[in-house]
Amino acid sequence: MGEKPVTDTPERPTDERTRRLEKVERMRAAGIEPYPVRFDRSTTIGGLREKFPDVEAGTETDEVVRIAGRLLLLRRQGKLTFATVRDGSGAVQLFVSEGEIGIEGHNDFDALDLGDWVGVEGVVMTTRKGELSVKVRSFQLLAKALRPLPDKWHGLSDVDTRFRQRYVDLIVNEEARRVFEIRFKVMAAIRDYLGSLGFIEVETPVLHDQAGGAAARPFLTHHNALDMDLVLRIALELHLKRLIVAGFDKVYEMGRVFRNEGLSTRHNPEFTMLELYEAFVDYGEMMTLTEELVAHCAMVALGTTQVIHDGEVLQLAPPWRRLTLRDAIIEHAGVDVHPSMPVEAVRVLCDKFEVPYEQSWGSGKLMLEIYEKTTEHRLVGPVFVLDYPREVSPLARVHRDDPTLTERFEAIIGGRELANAFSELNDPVDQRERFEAQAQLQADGDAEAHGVDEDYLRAIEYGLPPTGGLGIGIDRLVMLIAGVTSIREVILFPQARPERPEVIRALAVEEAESEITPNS
RNA sequence: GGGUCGCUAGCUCAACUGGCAGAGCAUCGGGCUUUUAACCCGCAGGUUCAGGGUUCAAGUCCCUGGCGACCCA
Repeated sequence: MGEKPVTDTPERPTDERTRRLEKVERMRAAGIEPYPVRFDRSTTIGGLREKFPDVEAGTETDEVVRIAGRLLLLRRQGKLTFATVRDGSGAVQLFVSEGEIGIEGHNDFDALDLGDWVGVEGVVMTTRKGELSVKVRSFQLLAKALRPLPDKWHGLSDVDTRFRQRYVDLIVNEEARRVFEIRFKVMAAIRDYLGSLGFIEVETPVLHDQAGGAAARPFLTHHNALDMDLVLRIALELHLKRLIVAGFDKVYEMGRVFRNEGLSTRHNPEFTMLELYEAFVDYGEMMTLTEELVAHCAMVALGTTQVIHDGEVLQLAPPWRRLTLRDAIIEHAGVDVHPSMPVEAVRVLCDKFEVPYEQSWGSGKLMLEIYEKTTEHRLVGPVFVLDYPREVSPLARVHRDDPTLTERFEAIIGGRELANAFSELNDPVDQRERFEAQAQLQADGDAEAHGVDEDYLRAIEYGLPPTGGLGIGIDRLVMLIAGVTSIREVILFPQARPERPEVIRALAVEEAESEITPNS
């Protein structure tokens, strides 16, 4: 053995860790395996609680159970120890008495550390105070924890550590577990709901040879065998619409997309999108579907369609208010803007609202910029904002009543875009023109614009039926329903910079030292 | 990218204008057979993010860097 304890990230070696390592060695020396292969449970803790919901205080049943979980709290009281163990379904108290398992057994139990995984067998009972407990008859260490848990009362609150070591966050912070339970319920509710409507869930490629379907910078990667650069998808759109061409009436995909942009409380470089497409309908149906789907998710996850956002109660139950982009701007900025206006006139309005712009932008793009600066953040909603300029909507069909607009809406809740949908553009000639306009923007240096997707055009030249399409940011939906303000709270392992360089440096120093004085 | 704030024991946090670096929890030792963040007594635990500077003296002031939070673009 080396002369000093093994260090590893992120902390320096702790006495606690060394102590527990030594404990592991002692156990092995005594013939006890600290990491046994398996443990047969008779029930989960949740199942146990379900079976014994209401046992009178001071009862000892004749039911013997075998449960397993992580040891979270220990309360030793002389010849009696109370412990709290938790598995994936819940927590329960262990009642460990010297009278039941003897002095030696009790001391062995006492040698367990907080954080250890244990399996126990015992009789179901309640204490004098009525706490459901398992009176331990025998127990077994299932996995030794080497690192101590954070403070049992305050938990782990350092945000950076919480996200980097999410496993610890989830062990000790009830709120973290609550948020992810909501996330998983929401995702399951979406699949259930769409399935019940006849939608088919599909999976399309993550690696694309060309980015498309949204305005965003992609991540670049490289395929060695093909010797070609690829991008990670920024949207699901173009593949899903190929599937509508293929003859699927209703398809959806819920999956990860990647956008090469900054990190913030609202942005993580990889996030989860739901996109769905339905043949023969327009954006009106998409509105109905959106409000019903969101309300359904809230109902499943929370049991109510009311959510609290920024201290205010929002009602998600349909119907949601609908107003045009133009009317929204009139309402909140007090000016009437329309893509048909001369660009000079719209620039004057941009100046008035201190909206920066580029010379290449037309009235439609400027209109959207004005909306984003003056109006969007004030829309508490839920509200559907309809009819976006054609210039900023390269995949949406032209509005049936106004050739400068498209049949597109965004759902806004709490000042943020939650969903984006259109009557899909299915005219291949028009689509080619839009792509070419995007390609021009790209050539002019717009890193978020993309070129002509020839295969997509070929696909819709086979005929894309009239189609309604919808995209919902799942992370934002979960944030809304869970009532949290940072996207990192709803992503299990949010993006972070590599861990503290001084740790790496310290390890490098140790390596250098070990070269000078080799271990004997 | 700009601004503000933060980084102290394993965890959560203190340390007034520069003057011996502390508490609670966890750990360790002792006590306690119905606790619920159990409790009581005692011990130990520190590269104050890193590096440099000012000073008799730096957790504290200055500079550079790292990581993070919030606000702005």
